[in-house]
Amino acid sequence: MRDFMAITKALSDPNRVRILLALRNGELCVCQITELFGFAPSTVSKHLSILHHAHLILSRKSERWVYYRLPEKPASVAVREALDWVHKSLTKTDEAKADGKKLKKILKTDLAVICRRQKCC
Amino acid sequence: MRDFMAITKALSDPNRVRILLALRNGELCVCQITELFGFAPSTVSKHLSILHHAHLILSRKSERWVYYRLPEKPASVAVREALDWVHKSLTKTDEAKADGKKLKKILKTDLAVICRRQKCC
DNA sequence: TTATAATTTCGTCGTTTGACGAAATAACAT
DNA sequence: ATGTTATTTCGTCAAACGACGAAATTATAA
Repeated sequence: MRDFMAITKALSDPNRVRILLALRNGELCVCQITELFGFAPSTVSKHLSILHHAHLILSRKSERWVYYRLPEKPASVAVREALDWVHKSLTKTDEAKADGKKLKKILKTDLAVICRRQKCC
Repeated sequence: MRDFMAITKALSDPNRVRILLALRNGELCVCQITELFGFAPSTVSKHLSILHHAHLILSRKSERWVYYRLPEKPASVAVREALDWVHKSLTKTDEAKADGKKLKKILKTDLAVICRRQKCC
């Protein structure tokens, strides 16, 4: 029950759901997600930590960046079914499409450039 | 997305999840659920309205009571999958079993008696 | 070693949530 | 019709949440 509620709480915020959708085409680093959402890095980091705590995403550190991804082998059946449910229900929505479109542009830009951009404005 | 978030918000409270589990063996009226939880009737009513708004439960009025039940024919695939996910994940948990046990006792008691009980204390 | 840079943690602030009791509503019983 | 009763709605309050910026952390680069 505890684990299950960690999942439902994680899914109860639309921005966290957007993160799960954004990750469906591969891992992203924190600054790429930050760029996608236009939130403060600390806000995005908090969302990621909640998703991570629910085992809905995994992370790895490489060079200067931390990458988050969907688990290729989910921690539990509940997690796997939650992720399937989210993606099946929302992949075709306008929100997911809009984010996907914006994400494509972000992925074309160099990581270092994106990160630097977030300091100034 | 809007409909989906209504579902995830509804599922993000453990007491609302408990209601969905309690309903898996058939419909219950508000005062039976109130009795099960020990909350104020107004609190239970609010939880039910949130679940209902997300189309996770249906209601019918009969005699003096309002009964809530799981939809035999869910309003959407997302709703059906959410309910399947909840029940599959939690039916065997201690919490669900404890509630189920308490519910059996409640179901043996006359409805009118249960309702009256909630006024005095 | 020191500086730089990406991410996380912490404290704050306004909003939302979940609890309650009181009052309103709606339906049945008299 | 009137009173009773089950449920809902409303207003309040404390706790949790989601946003932010500042400061701490961690790892790479010089």
